[in-house]
Amino acid sequence: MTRKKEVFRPIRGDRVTLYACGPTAYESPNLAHCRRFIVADLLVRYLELKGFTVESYMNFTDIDDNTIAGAEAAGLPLQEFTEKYIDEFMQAMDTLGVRRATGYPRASVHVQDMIEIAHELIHKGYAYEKHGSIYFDISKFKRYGRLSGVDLGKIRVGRTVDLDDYEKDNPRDFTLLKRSTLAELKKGIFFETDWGNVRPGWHIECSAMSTRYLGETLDIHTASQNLMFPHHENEIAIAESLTGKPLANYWLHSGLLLKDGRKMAAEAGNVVTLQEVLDRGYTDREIRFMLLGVHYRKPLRFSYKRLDAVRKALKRIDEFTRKLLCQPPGLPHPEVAVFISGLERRFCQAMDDDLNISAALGALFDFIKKTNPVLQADSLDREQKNEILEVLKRINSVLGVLRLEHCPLAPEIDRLIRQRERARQMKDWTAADSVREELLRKGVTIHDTVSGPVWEQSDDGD
RNA sequence: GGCGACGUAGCCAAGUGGUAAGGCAGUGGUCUGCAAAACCAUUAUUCAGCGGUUCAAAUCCGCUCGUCGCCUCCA
Repeated sequence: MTRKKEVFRPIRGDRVTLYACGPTAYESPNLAHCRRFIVADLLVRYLELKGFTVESYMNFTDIDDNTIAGAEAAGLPLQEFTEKYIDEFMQAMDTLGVRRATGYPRASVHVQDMIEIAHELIHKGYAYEKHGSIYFDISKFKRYGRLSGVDLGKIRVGRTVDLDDYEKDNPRDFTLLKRSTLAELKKGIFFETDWGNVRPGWHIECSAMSTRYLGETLDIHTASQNLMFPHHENEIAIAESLTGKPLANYWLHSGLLLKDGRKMAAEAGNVVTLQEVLDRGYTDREIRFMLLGVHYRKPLRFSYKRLDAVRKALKRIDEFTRKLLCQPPGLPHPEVAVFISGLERRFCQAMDDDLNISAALGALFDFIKKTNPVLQADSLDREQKNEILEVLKRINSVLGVLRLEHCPLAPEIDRLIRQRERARQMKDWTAADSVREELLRKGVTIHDTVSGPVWEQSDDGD
C-alpha cells in the first residue's frame, strides 16, 4: 500500500491469507495469464518453504460483459461456455506446475453476497440506485486512489469508455450491479432484487469473494499491474467502505507480459496461447522457467528466441543434476560443504528480498559452476551428493523445474549401455556405434564423460 | 494532458551510495576412436544523454531523450 517494499508480517502468526484476481472465463489461457499464475505460485511456494501455511483463493469471473458476449457469439448457455474455459485454465495451471489454491470461487455463485454488499453500501450512503443499476459513489470514499496514485481530478474521463453506455451521476462512479438487458433476461442471466433484475459488475465480484473466504482483511492481494487502476481501487473502495478496515495489508502486482514490445492482449492481436507454445515443441518446464526467470514486477518480453535461451540454461542445470544422480559416488571433497551452505543462504537471501528470482538463480548457477569441476573430478561421496540433493529439493519446492528424480534406468537401456562400453573397451567401434544408434532410436542420447557414460532421455511427453 | 514503470555487454538479466552477479550467444582451451555433449577460461574503465550533490554515483537530485502501461468495466 505504500508503493514500496515492506517487511512482510502476516496477521496471524505463521498463517498467510492470499487472494489472486483470476481470469475471466471467455478465452483460452495465454502466456499473460500464465505469468500471473506463476508469480502467485512462486509467492505461495516460497512462503511455504519459509514455514508459512498459505490459504489462497483465486476467483474465476464467469459472469460479466465478456463471458455473456462470448456465450452469445458461441451460441452456448453461459455456464456451458464458461465451464469450458475454466477447465482450460485449471489444466494450464497443472501443466505449469502451479500448486492448487485452497479454492477457486466463481463469481456466478456468489451473487447473493454481492447483492447484500450493494444493499449495505446503499444503506451506508456509499452507493445509489439509478434506473435499475447500482453505482458506487466515489466522492464518498475519501481515500480513493491511494494504491495506484491516481488523482481523480486529473484523469481524463471517458478516454477509454463510452460514457453514453452508463447513467451514472458522476462519470467516475463505477457499477456495482447492472440492470440486466432484455437479451440477458431471456437467457436467464439475471438475479432478482429489490431494484429489479440485475447482474453483478466486475469490481464487486472480487471484493465479495475475497472477504467471503478470507475475512475482512487479507494478508496479500496479488494480480497483474494493469488491474491496479481502476479494478483494485474499486475493490478497495467497496470493501473498506463496508468494513472500515484495510482490504489487504500487502499488494503484489506482477509486471506485464510483452510481445513485440506491446502488452499481450486480444486488442493488440499478439496473443500467444499456452497451447501454441506447447505445440511448437517447448516443454511445460521450459515455459515455467521462462515465466519464472524475470523479477515479478518487471515486464517480461516474450519471444521464441528467449525460450530457446531458457531451454539452454535449463539444460545446464539438467546436466548438473543428471551427473549428480547418475555418476557413481567417488571421494569426499573438502570444500563442497561451503558451496552447499552458500547456495542455500544466497538463494533465500535473494528470495527474502521481494522474491528476487534473478539473484536466486544466480546463486544456483554459481553453485553449479563451482561444483561442476568437483563432480568432473569424481570427488563427491554419497553423503555429499545427498546433502546437495536435499538443498536442491528445497530450492525446487519453490522453482518446480529441477529434475531430481533418481536415474530411472530401465534394465533394457542399462544392458545396452554396458554392451556399448564393452565394445568400446575392445575398440570395436562399429559395434559401439550401432548400439549408440539403437539407444538413440529409443530416445536415449549418450554423453561420454571422463568417469563413464551419462545418458539423457529425450523430452518426449515431458 | 495526468499518473506510473522502465532504459545495465550482441541478447536476456541482478545490483539502488563503496568501485559492474548470473544465463544465452561469441572466442580460446580441456576431454574424446569418431560423434555429440560436457567442462574450464575469457568477454562492460562502464550502466540512455547532460548537469548537480558526495571523499565516493549505475545507484541520490534536476533536466532531456527513448520505450511501455493505465486514465472507470479488456483481463
